[in-house]
Amino acid sequence: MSRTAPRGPYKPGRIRQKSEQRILSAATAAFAQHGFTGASMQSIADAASVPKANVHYYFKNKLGVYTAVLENILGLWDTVLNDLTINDDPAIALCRYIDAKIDFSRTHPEESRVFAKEMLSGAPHLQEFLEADYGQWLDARLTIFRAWIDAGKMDAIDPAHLLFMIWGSTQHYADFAPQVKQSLHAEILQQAHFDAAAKTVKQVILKGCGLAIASP
Amino acid sequence: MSRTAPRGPYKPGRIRQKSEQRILSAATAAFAQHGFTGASMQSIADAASVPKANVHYYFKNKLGVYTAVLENILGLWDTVLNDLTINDDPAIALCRYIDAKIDFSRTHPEESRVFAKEMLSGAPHLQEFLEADYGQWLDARLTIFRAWIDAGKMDAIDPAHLLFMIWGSTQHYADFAPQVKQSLHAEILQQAHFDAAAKTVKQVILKGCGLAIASP
DNA sequence: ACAAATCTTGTCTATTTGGTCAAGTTTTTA
DNA sequence: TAAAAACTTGACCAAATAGACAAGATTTGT
Repeated sequence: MSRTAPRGPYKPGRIRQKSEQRILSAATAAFAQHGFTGASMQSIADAASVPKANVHYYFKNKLGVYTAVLENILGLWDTVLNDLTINDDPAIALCRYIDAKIDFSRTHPEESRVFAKEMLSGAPHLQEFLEADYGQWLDARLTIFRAWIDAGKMDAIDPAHLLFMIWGSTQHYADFAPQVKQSLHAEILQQAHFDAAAKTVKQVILKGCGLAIASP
Repeated sequence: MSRTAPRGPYKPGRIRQKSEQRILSAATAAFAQHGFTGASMQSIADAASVPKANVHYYFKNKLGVYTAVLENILGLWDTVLNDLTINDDPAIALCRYIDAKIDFSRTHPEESRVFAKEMLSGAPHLQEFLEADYGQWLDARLTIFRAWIDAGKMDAIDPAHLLFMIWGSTQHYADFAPQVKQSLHAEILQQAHFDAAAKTVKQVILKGCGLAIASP
């Protein structure tokens, strides 16, 4: 019982996991701010406090780092609307989704920015994802929305465009942060700002869809 | 009357104006796709069909090109809401604004992307604009919105967040084009897609604000 | 027509950057 | 504890790139 350091048992890959995490975190910030070409391996290494050669030990090359960052982001893809059924209340579902999206902009702004920059560049590294996972996910959600409309549970609103509205409105708070800060006269965006944002988006979207505000 | 070429009289700067325009246009596309660092002077020159040294003849350096691109974009800033007064009908004003914004995404997607990337990078070259022109423009608009609300012309909705919703929703069609294309199963976005987008956004925003759809 | 201004372009250079490598150090396993 | 595996690191290199520059060509004003 002489060990005081509260670390788990040594295993191959334990150091790897931690180092990769550090590098990935630094890379996410770098890519978010400077883009793929603008973020240098040296700057990523410095931000992660490791020698540059170390980055190349854990990742094949710069594209490897970038791909890992992107995959990590896709892993954060929200699951709020995943188990949606026709029997769900659209008001509650939309509220939950908007809250989750706003919360993502607050807690993962840099991931949101990397994703946005990739989109702006034409999403060359997301084609596979868009055509496979995302395409399926979306089509299933659209089906539910249409069923809600057919059942008279909400106004007849094009579901795809409605989702774009929610995405655009919520991602705005991460992606256009400088503009938002200036508009709200805030040095940094506080929880209260995000709460107000979520409230407004829910208010407009729900009423705009012919739904009453849901409590939970 | 022997001149057949329909060109105006020669003046110093006539060539300059044309060349700068070509370069600026090529640079906009390059910056939109590859970002500031990723777009090389050589690629810009090639796209503009001029030798690279020629780009340096017309612009001081790369930052000079980029600044010119940004200023050109700010010059396209919409004027739809400029002459807004308390006596205007909010429904008509919002409709016009949404239409104009969607139309901008359709006709100037690359300019929208350059602007978005600059925002994502923290807007280092837009601070001045945000604090001066934009700040004033916005505050004046917000005042009108609040007056409308106080007059009972529309629901009590935070005007700043409402504008964010409109911006986010409309810019989405230029900035997240790959995702939109995939969602709509469209190779390229047609006029009809933008019409549907505008219709949905107007439908949701107006009703969400407690306004009836306006005809003009 | 002629001089001055404007414009064009090939070439050269200093710097940055992604990536390699081999020699060392630490951690794990047996 | 000793060999093996995993990890660290400084030094080095080839390629790409922003920018400078000078000489030449074209256009403009007189």
